[in-house]
Amino acid sequence: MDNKIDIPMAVIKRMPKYFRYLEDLLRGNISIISSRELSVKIGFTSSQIRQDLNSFGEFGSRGYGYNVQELYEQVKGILGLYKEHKVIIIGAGNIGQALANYSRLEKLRVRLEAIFDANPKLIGISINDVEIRDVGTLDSYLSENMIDICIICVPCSQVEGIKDILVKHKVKGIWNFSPVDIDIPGGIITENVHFSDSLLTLTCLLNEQQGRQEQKESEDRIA
Amino acid sequence: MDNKIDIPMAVIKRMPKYFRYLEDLLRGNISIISSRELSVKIGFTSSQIRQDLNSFGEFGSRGYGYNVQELYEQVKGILGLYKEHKVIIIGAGNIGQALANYSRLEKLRVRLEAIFDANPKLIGISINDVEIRDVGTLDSYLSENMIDICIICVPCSQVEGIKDILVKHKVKGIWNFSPVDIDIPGGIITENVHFSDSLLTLTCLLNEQQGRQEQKESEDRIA
DNA sequence: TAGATTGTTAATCGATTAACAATC
DNA sequence: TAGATTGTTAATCGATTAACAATC
Repeated sequence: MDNKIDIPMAVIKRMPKYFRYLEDLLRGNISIISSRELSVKIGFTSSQIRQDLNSFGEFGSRGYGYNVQELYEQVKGILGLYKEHKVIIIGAGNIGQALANYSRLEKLRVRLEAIFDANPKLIGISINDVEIRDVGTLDSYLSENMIDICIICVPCSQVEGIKDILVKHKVKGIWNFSPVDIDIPGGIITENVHFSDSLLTLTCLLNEQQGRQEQKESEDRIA
Repeated sequence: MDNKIDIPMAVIKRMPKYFRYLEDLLRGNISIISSRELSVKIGFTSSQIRQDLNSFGEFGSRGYGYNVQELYEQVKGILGLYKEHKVIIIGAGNIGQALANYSRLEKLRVRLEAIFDANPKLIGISINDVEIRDVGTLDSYLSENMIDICIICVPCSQVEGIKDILVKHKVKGIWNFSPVDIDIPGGIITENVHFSDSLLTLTCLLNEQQGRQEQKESEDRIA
């Protein structure tokens, strides 16, 4: 009831970073931290840290700071990490396989329930003790199993068909690694991870920087 | 000289998405598009589209719209894609291997020059025709080879040492897949890709949604 | 109590959207 | 010319930062 409604997306996107840095602090046996000290480590302003945390509750004590253990647990709860998340991977290519082997996910209580692929050479093989199934059986699988998050690692051409199945079964979330955007209005929450977008952001910045340098050089030549 | 200086990061982050959608339009043989039509497809407002594009130049014609081919080439240039980028992958684990095999990178003229790892079992093996070298030779390799972007896929504990080598050799960009943030002040441009941050954003949103639903249900029960 | 630091409001900054003159 | 759509300025919106009263 006292829950603040509709946390801004900008705040939500920062929460995982708080979580990582709080983990670090715990590992370093730091038990108390002020917003100013955390600011130095995490790179957000102390004002922003206090604002961010306050959109979820009052986790600190005036004149004292934040108890790291307590704050860590609060953030863990905010991220929904006290629940186990059942996930399946659809598409057992490079990325799908890498994610299936990604041990960090287990630590976050993300449980890989099944892997699907269309390639007969892959079907039947196990990755990280999870067998690869025929993607043709995805529909019936989802009728019988409650899955929280579907991880999509199939090529663009396959996305549309998969999407329809997921919508039909009202999967809760989609973690999308395919290069097309998935956006299901008013429905399933989707997080798109576009490798190439990230790389192109980098090349764009490099290009900008080089442009500035060349411009500066030409100005220097004139002067 | 007529270059607008300091494009906002928000705009730069959107450029790869323009690039993707322009590729689509080209594939669909669409030759002209208005900001309003593009708005429907890409999901930005037409106003934002015109603003974004205008921070780089005047690419459209009033009363007409944008020539898709022309705009595509402009955006390609903005993203620095007319240059070839020489990259190396450091860390040949799950993610490193997946990236080495990721064919989309080749299409963007990203050329994989070398792969490094510390694991003796991997050294000497080739992935996608590129041999894995001993990470101990990275320093001398960088003395002899001009590399644009280093892709970091090593575990947290290895990052610090790698970073020092990269700074020493003034690599231009870092594409970081390790779970620690890399931020080199005033120096190498870095793009951090944190899988688990992305996943936790998703679980956070799921958690928020569930919270809202439960609250609604409890309100309904009272009413 | 004095000092410190939060929680929170107010001020600023930047990004998005709206509006419209310029012009194809 | 009339209609359409850009380029660009002005208005709005939201996010960040600054400031300070509350309080540990």
